[in-house]
Amino acid sequence: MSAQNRTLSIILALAKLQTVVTRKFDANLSVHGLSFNDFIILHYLSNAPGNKLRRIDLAEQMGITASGITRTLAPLEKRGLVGREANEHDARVSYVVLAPAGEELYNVSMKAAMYAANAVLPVSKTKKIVQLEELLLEILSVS
Amino acid sequence: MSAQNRTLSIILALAKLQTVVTRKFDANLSVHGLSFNDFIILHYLSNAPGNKLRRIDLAEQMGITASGITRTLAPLEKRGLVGREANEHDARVSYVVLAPAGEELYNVSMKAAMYAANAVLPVSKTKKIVQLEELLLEILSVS
DNA sequence: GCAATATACTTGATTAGTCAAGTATATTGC
DNA sequence: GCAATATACTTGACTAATCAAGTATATTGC
Repeated sequence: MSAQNRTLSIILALAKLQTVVTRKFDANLSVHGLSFNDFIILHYLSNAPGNKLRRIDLAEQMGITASGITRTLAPLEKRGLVGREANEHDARVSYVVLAPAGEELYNVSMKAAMYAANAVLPVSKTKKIVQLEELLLEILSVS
Repeated sequence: MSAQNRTLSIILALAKLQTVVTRKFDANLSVHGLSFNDFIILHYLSNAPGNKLRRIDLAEQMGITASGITRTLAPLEKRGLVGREANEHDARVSYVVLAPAGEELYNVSMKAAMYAANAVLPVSKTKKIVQLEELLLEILSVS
């Protein structure tokens, strides 16, 4: 197998894996009314300084567009899981802030998320997982 | 970092990488009027015995639903890139067959695809790529 | 200071996929 | 042989994202 074909195979495998991950997370998080992407949002907010991020930063972190983040956040705002906060220095910016209800839901749904994560990436492969992490970080740092 | 958090980080990195891959492929393949998923379809068909696959098999290989594959194939059929073929033993089955125009487009667009692939996974990381491939195959075999 | 350019976000239109239901047909178990 | 169940595919309705255009505001360069 040539390096080119291998690269392509890997990319196809990644695409397939992603569908598996998404489906698994969606299924396990649905009891909490969250999708995989919803969970990612809560996760990033929960790990951000002050539990808040600029919308554009959140969108970038997730690899989606500005309008994508607007759309995805709308129902979460409606449910009171996240809120908005203006930036005193830049009127263009609207922060997304994790609301108490959102933080609680994040914590509660962590169990379902970890169940899904372990279904896809069993902890029995801890060593290889460390390698995978390094590889991914390296790849992403290039992109 | 606990193993659980690492697993979650990896999964988030995978999700991000997938958006990078999709965007890169979409951008580079657009000159040929193909999306990343369109290219995947042509690729699998081109590598299948007789250049044909059952729709349900194609859908499974790509990790999408039966209706998803119906939708995705519709424009490709319209463009004459793929065709249909009945199965003489099973009236439920409708094969997807790669048409000559589809095969040609696949070959022509391979350059753009490989450009995108190498942008995301530079060949300079050949060694690590082999590891990545093994890891992915192993993960997918579990899922 | 001001026009040109860039940035952050939203909105209307569109694209691309899933879900649920439906149709047709094959398989299973009695 | 036949009803129950499973499989393959399509379709209508819906969800979820992107694109393009728009609004507001900040930055840049003269």
